Formats: sequence, C-alpha cells, structure tokens
Amino acid sequence: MISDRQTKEREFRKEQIIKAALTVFKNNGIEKATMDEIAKEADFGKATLYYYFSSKEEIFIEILNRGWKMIWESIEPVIHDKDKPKDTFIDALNIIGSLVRNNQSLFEFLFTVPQKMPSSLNEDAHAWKGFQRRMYGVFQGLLEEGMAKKEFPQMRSDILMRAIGGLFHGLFFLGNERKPMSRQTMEEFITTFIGNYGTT
Amino acid sequence: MISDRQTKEREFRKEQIIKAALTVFKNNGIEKATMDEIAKEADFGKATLYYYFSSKEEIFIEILNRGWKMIWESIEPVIHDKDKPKDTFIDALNIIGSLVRNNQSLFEFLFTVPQKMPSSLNEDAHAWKGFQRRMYGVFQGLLEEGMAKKEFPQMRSDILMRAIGGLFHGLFFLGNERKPMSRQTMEEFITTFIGNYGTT
DNA sequence: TCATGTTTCGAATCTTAAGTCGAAAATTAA
DNA sequence: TTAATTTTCGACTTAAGATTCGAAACATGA
Repeated sequence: MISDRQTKEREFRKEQIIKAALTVFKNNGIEKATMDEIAKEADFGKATLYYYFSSKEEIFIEILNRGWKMIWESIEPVIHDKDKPKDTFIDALNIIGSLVRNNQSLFEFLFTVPQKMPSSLNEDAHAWKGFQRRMYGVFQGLLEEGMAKKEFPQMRSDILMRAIGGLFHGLFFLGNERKPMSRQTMEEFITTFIGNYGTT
Repeated sequence: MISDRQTKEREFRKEQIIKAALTVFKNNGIEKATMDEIAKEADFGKATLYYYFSSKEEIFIEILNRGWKMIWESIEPVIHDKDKPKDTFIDALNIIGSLVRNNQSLFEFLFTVPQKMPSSLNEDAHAWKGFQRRMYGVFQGLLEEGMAKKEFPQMRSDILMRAIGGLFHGLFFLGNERKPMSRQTMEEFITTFIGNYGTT
C-alpha cells in the first residue's frame, strides 16, 4: 500500500537524483558523469540510484524529457500568432534565450548530450524527441511563412534552419566564456543576422 | 640501420592506420572508434597499431595535427591581404568550405571530436591547437579591421566570432543530411548573414 | 509488537575497451 | 645461409564504470 506521501517522497528523491546528475554534469562534463559521482553528489548509495532509475540512461532521458517539455510549453503559447511570422519567430527565440540564460547548464545538457551519446537516448520513441520535432517544425514553418511574406531572405528553409540553429548554439555554447548572453545582445544578433528584411 | 625505403613504408603504414581510424569514425562515430575496430579496418593486428602509435589518443592527435595544418596552410596565402577585410574574410571562409566539402568526415572529426573528448587531446601543447589559435586570431582580426572600416556590423568581435563559428558549423554539420554544402549555397548564406554591409 | 513492505547500501559481478607480452614470422645484410 | 633486426599478432592483463545481489535498516499498519 503506497500512501500519497510516500509517492510524493519518491518523486522528491527522483528529483534529487536528477539535480545531482545535472550538478555532476555541470562540474565534470558528461564523460565523467558516472553513477558513482552522481550517487556521491546526491548523497545516496549507488545501488539506491538503481532503485529509482533502471539505468543511467533513464536518468538522462528523464532530464531530456522534462527539459524539452519545458521548452515546448514555454513557446507553445506564442507560436500560434501566424500574423507576423518573423516577429513570432523572434519572440520564440527570445523565450528560449531566457530559458537558457536561466539555467545554462541544463540547456547545455539538452543541446549537447544527445549528440555526444550515440546510445538509445536518441531513439524516436522518447518523449523529448517529439517535443524537439514539434519545435523544429514550428520554427521551420514560421520561416517558410515568413519567406512567403518576404520577411526573410528567400532560401531553402531547411538550410536556413541549420544556419540559425548553429548560430544560436554558437552564441550560447561556444567559447570558454560561459557567461549568459544578455537579451539585448541576443536581440542585436538576431536582428543583424536575420532581421534586415521586410518589417521591423 | 633503417633504410630510406623502410622509413617510407613505416610512414605509409601509419597513413593506413590513420585512414582506417577515420573510416571507422565515419561509419561508427567516435564512441565506437575502438582500437579493435580500427585494427580490423586497417587489416592489422591490434598490437601492431601499438607498434606504430603509442596510444589511441596519439592516433587522434596525429589526425588533428595534420588536419589543422592543412587548414592553416590553405588559408595562410590569402589572409595577408588586409586591404578589404571582408573580402579576405569571405575568401578564407570559402577556402575552408571547399576543404570541408572535399572531405566532410575528416572535418567533422576535426571540428567535433575535441569537444566530445575531454582527454588530453585539447592540451595547448599540441601542434593543432596552435594552428587553431592562429586561425581564430586571423579571423577575429579581420572582423575587427572590417568593423573599423564599417564593412561589418559593429559588435563585440568575440561574440560575432562565436556566432559565425556556430553558423558555419550548423551549415555543414547539423541535421541528418550529410550532403556537402555547395559553394554557391554557402556564398549565398555568407552574403545574406554578414554581407549586407559596406562594400560588395 | 510483530509481520510485511519499503528503502538503503557495500560488495561483488559483468562488460567493454585500452594497453601489454612474448613468441613467431618476415626481412635484411653480411 | 644465418644471425640480427624489424614487423606482426593472438592472447592476456588491467581498469573503469555500469549493473546486480543480498542482507540490513527503516517504516507502517494491524
């Protein structure tokens, strides 16, 4: 008989483990994010982690799922405005920007770990993949509508997506400096790089 | 007494091993680029690899050193033209673009493996780090001179570097599609993103 | 308070891949 | 032809880190 409180405590402990995993990732990088380290950080025995998660991968997947869910739910409210695709696009980018600013290491995890790990993290079945796909779809859609309205340069939208994705990634995660990029700086870049068309 | 031919054959075999390593990297990704796989691909026994290289890392470092040397030697001839920084900048980018187009997987190795491996690959002492540093220095210098001449938007050059680095990376290495980016497409992007200022 | 279920953990096991060893095969040169 | 040198390699060792085991500690509710 599992009481309500028990369930909540279980959730809480899972939470702690996830936080510990992110801390270890932040301090040591993904390669050195071992179960031993996470256990130490979470102040649990290693075997206890396996009581809550069936594998290390499951911990990582949980992080990805929660993170991408958050991203999706943050942009979802603004993306339906199809009136001015470019403004909507920039709004959404700015929203993600502030999320990143707020928790740089989480997003570094979300955006870099799947690349670095060929494992099953990337399987389509995972929830986070769905959010990611939806997000890319929305952005690409906005790009295409924006192009139709001449608000963006006329290019193959998939390639433009890659370019903007890379640009965003570069701004936030390249270089040694891990200082957050201010909203102002980011806006400056967005308008400089993709803002010189149509409205604005 | 090591004859001249022997020396050459040794070099040749090292070459084969390096090629095999890159092939395995291309097919399996860096995680699965194991000495066993490389040996199989090179058609040598594993122990033989250690006769030619003292460690797996040494193989990787050799790849990085050769690759970055090539990059540097390819752009070096054009970067001294300080007359029109922006044109010079674009020339250099185009040169690197064609190198990448020519050997996508080598460059994927050069540009992604050091990030994925915290190991000693990244130590400043390695030759490739020197080439990389020099290259970044040159690009950033061109950016600064170009800004002074109003050929580029006025921004913090280090951040602009990150943005362009990310953009370039995104164009070539993001997404599933590993088709090479044509020179024309690339030029289109460069002019669209950083080309709308000053001359041109 | 006891029987049952839940949570914890150190120690043991399993797995993968790097690196080593010692002997054999091949090559060279006198 | 043969001794020395160079090259090759399968089998072994090691190391790190994920995962499992089994028993203990703890909590809960009759």
